[in-house]
Amino acid sequence: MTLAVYNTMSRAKETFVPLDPGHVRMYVCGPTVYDRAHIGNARPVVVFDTLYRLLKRTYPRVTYARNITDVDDKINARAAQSGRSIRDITEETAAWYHQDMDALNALRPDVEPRATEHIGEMIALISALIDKGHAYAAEGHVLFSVASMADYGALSRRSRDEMIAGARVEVAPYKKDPGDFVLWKPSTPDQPGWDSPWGRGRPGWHIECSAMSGKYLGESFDVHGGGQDLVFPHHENEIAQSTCAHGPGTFARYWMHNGYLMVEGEKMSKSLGNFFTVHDLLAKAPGEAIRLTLLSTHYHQPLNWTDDGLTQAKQALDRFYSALERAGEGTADAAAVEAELRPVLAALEDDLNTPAAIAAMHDIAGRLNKSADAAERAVLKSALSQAGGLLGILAQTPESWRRAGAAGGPGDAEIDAMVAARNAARAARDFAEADRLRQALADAGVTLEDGPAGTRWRRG
RNA sequence: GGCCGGAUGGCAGAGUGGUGAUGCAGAGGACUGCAAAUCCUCGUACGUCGGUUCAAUUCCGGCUCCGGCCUCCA
Repeated sequence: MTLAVYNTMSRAKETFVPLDPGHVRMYVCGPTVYDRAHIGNARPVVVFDTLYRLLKRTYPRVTYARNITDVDDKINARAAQSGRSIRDITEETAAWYHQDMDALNALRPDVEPRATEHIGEMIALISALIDKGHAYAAEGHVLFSVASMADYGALSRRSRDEMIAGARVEVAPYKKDPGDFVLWKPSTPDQPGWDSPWGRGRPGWHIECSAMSGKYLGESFDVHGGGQDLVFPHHENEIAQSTCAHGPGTFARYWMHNGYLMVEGEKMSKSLGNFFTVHDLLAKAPGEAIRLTLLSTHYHQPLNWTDDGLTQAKQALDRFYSALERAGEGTADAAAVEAELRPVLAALEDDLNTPAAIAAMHDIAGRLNKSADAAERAVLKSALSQAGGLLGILAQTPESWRRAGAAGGPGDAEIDAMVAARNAARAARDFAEADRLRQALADAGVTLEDGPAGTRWRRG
C-alpha cells in the first residue's frame, strides 16, 4: 500500500516511508491531567487512533507513544484551589481519561509515559543542551537559546523577527532573547519540585515530550501528531530541543496536525456554555456515534460539533448495523473481501480521508442491503465489518447496538413481552390492539421492525 | 499588526480543469394489515470580482467574511 500524509513541515502531501518498515513509531501529545477531557481533546485521540489502526494493519510492528503530563501549573492551581493532593488529582483524572477514551474505542497506546517518572531523562537532555551551547542557566531557570539554532521556526514558518515583532507578553528579564523558552524553572517550597544541577525546580512544558519520545521511540521516529494549536510553540520547541541535542535531521519525519473543533459554529469555551466533556456526551450518545462524528470531517479541516451531526452519525451507524444484521451468516472469500475493502483502504491511505472511507462504507452497505446472493452478502458483510474495524466502529453486535439506548423506560424483558403480545394480537388479526401496543412502545422510544425473521425492536 | 487555514446544494461533507461523491432532511413510488427497515426515482451546489484556458467549483490574483496561532502567560 502507499500511504500519503500531509506533512505540516513541508505543507504538502507526502508518501509515507517509514524509517524502519519492520517497526513504525509514532508519538502523539497526550493530556495534561487536571480535568475531564472535552470533545476537543478527543479529536486527536480518535484521529490518531484511526491512523494507528491503519498502520497496524499495514506494518508488522507499530509503537504508539502518548504522554501523560502530570506536572503542570494548571494542576498545581487545581490542587491549591481544591485542597487535594496533586497525586490525587492526576491519578483520578488519568483514570477518567482512560475510561472516556476507551468508550470511544480508542486503543490504548503501547507506551503511556508520565512526565513525573522521567525527570531524570529531562535533566539529562537539558544538560546536553547546555553542554552544546543551546541552553543557559539564569536565575534558577534554564532557557533554550533560540539564537543558537539557525532554522528555529521551520515548522510554524515564523521568523524570529516576526515573533519578536508580534510579541504581546512582557519579556522576562533573565531571557537573553525574547524568543527563548523555559526548559527548567525554580519551584517554591509549596510547588512540586525535583533536585537538579540548577536547584530545586520543575520542567518546562516542552521538554517532557522530547525526553520521552527519545526514550521510547529513539532519536528519530516516523510520525508526530497532535492538535493544530500545538504547532507553535509546543512542537516548534520540541524540534528545537531534540534536534539540537541529537543532531540535525533527527526527530520526527512526518508532522500531522488535526484541525480545531468548534461547537455550534462558535469557539468552544466555558464562558459560552458550549463546553462539552466526553463524559457528559457519553451519557446521551453511544461512544461509537461520538467517534463517527469526529471522523465525519477530514482531520485537517475545522470540525463544527453540532447535535445534528451527532444524530446523523448515529443514524449512519443504525444503517450499518442494520445491514450487518440482515446479511445473515455465511463464509466469505478472503480475496473477495479484500477487493471490497479496497475503496475504504484507498480513502484512508489518502491522508486519512475518513469521510471518503465512510462514503465507501455506505456503498458497501447499500449493495449488501439489495444483494440476493448469500455468498456475495457474506463478502460484503465481512468487508463492512472490517472497514468498521479500521475506523474503530461497528465493534458490537447489531443486536446489542439496537437494544442499547437511553437509560430509563421499559427493560428488555418488558419490551419482549409487549412485542410478543402484539404479535399474538396480529395473529388474531386484532390490529387495533397490535397498533395500541406498538404506539405504547413508540412512546417509550422503542421502534419495531416486522420482518421474515420475526419482529426486531430498537431503542432511540 | 504579523503568520496560517477555510468559504461546496435545506443540513453535514468529500472531490475534481470537461460525465453534479456520500449521508441526512424533503417529494413520489414499491414492499407492509398499518408501520418501521429496505429498495427505486427526483436536487442542475461550489463566497465575490477579475485573469489563464477550447473549457474553472477545480489553477492564478484582488476583495469580503469566518476561524486559529503569535513563546509557559492568564
